[in-house]
Amino acid sequence: MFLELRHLRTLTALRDSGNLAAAAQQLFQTQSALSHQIKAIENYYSAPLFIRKSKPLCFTPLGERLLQLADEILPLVLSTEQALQQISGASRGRLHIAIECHGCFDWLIPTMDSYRNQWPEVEMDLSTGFTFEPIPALTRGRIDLVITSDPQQLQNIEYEPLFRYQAMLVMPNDHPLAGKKIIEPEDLRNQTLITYPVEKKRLDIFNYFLEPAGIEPAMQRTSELTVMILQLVASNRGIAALPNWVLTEYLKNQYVSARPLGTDGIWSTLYAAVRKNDRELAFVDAFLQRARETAFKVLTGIEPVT
Amino acid sequence: MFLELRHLRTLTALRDSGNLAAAAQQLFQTQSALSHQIKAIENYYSAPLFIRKSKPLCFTPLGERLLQLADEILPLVLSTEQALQQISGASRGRLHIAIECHGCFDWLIPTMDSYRNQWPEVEMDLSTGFTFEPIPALTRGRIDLVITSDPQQLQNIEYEPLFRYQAMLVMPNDHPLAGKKIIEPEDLRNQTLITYPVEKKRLDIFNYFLEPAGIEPAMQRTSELTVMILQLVASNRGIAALPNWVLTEYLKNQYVSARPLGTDGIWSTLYAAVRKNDRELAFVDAFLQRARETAFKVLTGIEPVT
DNA sequence: CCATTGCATGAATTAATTTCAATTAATTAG
DNA sequence: CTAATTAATTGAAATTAATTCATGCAATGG
Repeated sequence: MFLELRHLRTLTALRDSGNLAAAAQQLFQTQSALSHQIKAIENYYSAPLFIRKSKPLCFTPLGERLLQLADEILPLVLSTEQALQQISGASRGRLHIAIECHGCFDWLIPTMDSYRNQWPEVEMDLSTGFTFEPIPALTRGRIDLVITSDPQQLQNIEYEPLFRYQAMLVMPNDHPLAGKKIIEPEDLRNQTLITYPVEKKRLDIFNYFLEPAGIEPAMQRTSELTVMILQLVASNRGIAALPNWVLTEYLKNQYVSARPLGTDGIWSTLYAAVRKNDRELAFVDAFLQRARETAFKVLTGIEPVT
Repeated sequence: MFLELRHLRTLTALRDSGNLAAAAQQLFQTQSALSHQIKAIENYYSAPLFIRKSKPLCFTPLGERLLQLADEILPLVLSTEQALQQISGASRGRLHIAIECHGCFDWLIPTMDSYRNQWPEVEMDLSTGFTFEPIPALTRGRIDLVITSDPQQLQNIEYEPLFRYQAMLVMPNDHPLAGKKIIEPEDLRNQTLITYPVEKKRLDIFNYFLEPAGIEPAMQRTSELTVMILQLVASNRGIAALPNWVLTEYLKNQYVSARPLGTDGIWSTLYAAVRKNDRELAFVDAFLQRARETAFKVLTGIEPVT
């Protein structure tokens, strides 16, 4: 009676992602945390769970047996939790959502659709946080959940990570930069950059790419809608930096091309901000799970393993 | 993905024991801890798990569903854990046990027998701690586990609770005190008290019953073996205070009679002392589980629900 | 040989759990 | 009807456990 579900979830994440660091990312924890956790299990059984220097990852019989248990148990837990949410008083609730990011519709609308299906009694609403400050509205109770990518430490507000995404440079298929191995800030010096109409400091490409190199694009124009930006790019009016999740469809159709920025790419995490008290409510928690799943699907086109 | 096995274990304990306080005792926690834990679940689902003012305890549909999950899952976990201990490196180990209490053989020998069955590779030994100080021996590594009823805070030593027991006053069936509702210290003033041959301050009946009332029994004699004490009692040579678990057999056969001491009875907890590092080893942990189970069986004659 | 990848480790921090000490609510006894 | 008693709740403090941070180490590939 030492095992907890947490341990089993860690192991399945490890199997799914092939190495500790990736598993940690999937669980929104550090690699160190998982290492400690696994060490604790191994210490308990005085035996290793997986072979360290093997590629691909290979579990010991001990690890395999635990994974087998996980596979037997976790689906049961998951389906029970979902069933419970139906019969529990939690089925009622309010979820007024505000988004700070223009591209979010791509995964948010599907999320809300599938969520509404399971939680018909939860009153949902969506507003773009462009005309008001969403976080104060969250504190005051006008809004219940804010989708944002910059968490700011604040009393009574909790930031739940949803997923990591990469800012991609989008360009016409025949653009000269499309062939380049690594895109450097200098490459944008003579380009027209199309962005959402927000202040520069809220655009990752300026914050983490152009500003540090002290470079400005030749021209900048803005557009509110992702489709419009993509049309402009496709018709050679400029290039843009967009989160990878909005691009999957367009890339699949070879509508435009996309490249990471710099050597490692520019990554950030998207968060859902909620009031601390709401965080541990089933109907809020369920929304977060949905969002993660849906985003995962959009990003990979694969059904997530849960 | 909020649930943990801990929650399910709490719920089954609650069902098994009928109220929070008893469940807490079964899990060696305070009733407050369980209350908080249950509140957390209820808060998550925004619905109660059980009806408060009902006797016998009655679960809500939510609670029932979780219990159902627990019944599906916990046996799987338990059997996996046991299977794992076989294949894990933990199967080897040393468990040199020392006891401080004379009556312990009654549950310890069966415990060791059943344990040896599952852990044939663990080298066991048992010594009575009457000729040496067991706790220093534990620290020094001569001994690996000490059974004791007085935990003393000590660096590197951890006390794991095994079970609670009650000191019972044992007397011949026709003894005048056998009919009394509540036994008071005064009742022992003219009696011969038969004890194990240890210093007074290590005998609960003196510590918690006679000393506080400033009373001494008329005579005291000692015997090393529980069977001998019981024979002496049965043949009218005196009365004795013995832990309830040694008595079940004798009481069933109407060999002697037993009564609690005072209004609430004198209760204590028996602990297993281990070195902190050893506590989280599977083969040590398994021994503790065995001991609890076996003691439970001895005390109730019932197979424990796990 | 040096950079990179993948995991481990100890100390410091943060978060979660548990206990303590009252407190409320319901029930039983007087 | 009121005092005691039983069962559970609660908030704050204390304890324990989990996580991160910052770094280290070993193996691998250019």
